[in-house]
Amino acid sequence: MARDIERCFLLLPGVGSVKQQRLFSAGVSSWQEFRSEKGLEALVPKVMSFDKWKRCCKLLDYAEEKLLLGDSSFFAGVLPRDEHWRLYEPFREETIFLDIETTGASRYDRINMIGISDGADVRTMLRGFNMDEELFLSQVKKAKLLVTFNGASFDIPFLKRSFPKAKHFIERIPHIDLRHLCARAGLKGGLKNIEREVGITRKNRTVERIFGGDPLLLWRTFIASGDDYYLQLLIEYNEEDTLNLRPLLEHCIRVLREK
DNA sequence: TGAGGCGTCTGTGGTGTTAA
DNA sequence: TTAACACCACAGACGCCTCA
Repeated sequence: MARDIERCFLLLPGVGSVKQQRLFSAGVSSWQEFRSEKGLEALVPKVMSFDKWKRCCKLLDYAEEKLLLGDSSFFAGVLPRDEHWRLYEPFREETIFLDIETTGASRYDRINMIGISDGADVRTMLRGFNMDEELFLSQVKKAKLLVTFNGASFDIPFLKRSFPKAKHFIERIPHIDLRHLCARAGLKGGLKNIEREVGITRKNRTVERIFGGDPLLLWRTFIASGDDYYLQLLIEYNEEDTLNLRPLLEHCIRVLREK
């Protein structure tokens, strides 16, 4: 069974959604089939010329080599952004899930907290404690795939501004923005609502009950009081946010596979 | 609770390119 | 030369977040 990425032809030049659909209709549904005798007969000359088919075959060879070498940055350049979810399967072990909390949404605001998860454990960085550009950079350098919720608009631009050294590396890593992937999977209405809809539960309800789900208020209370209890609550809140990204991504992928 | 700033995605229509 | 399709630009919608 071909992997998600090997069932996508949109990385090929001159192939869009219409032509891809024609390939599927012709019974060509994987890179392997595309390059086989079956692919040649189905495609040439009705869908593309022989020369173009040969060029596409070479590109698929190259893409396969990149998969074997574990080079995800190649796909960041050739694969449409809304198809980056197909890279989760081959790069699952090197995927990182990111969530940040900030002092505001403007360019002058700062990051208070960063949650970085491999899907199983979370590492939390706190401003004034352990938030460090080199530490963040070391995490990003290891990643082959980034997953956020609304990160394309919010988290990623913030991180690139805050950590200029990491900017270049972030740009090379394929990025899945769950906000838009959820929309394609028929899920809308913000992260917390979507979590409820999908059946993802939160263990710690204290933040919602006492602070209305407001991490900034929690941060300020901690700064004003110096009480570690509030800091611990905030860390747990961010950890749950970050950890819930993985089941949400896997839910969306299941839905998209069935489409 | 609504407003505002931010940046991206989606849908749409026009234009350019490719293949027959 | 023509038809089909990819690609690009633009506008509107949207969710993130904090602030008042």
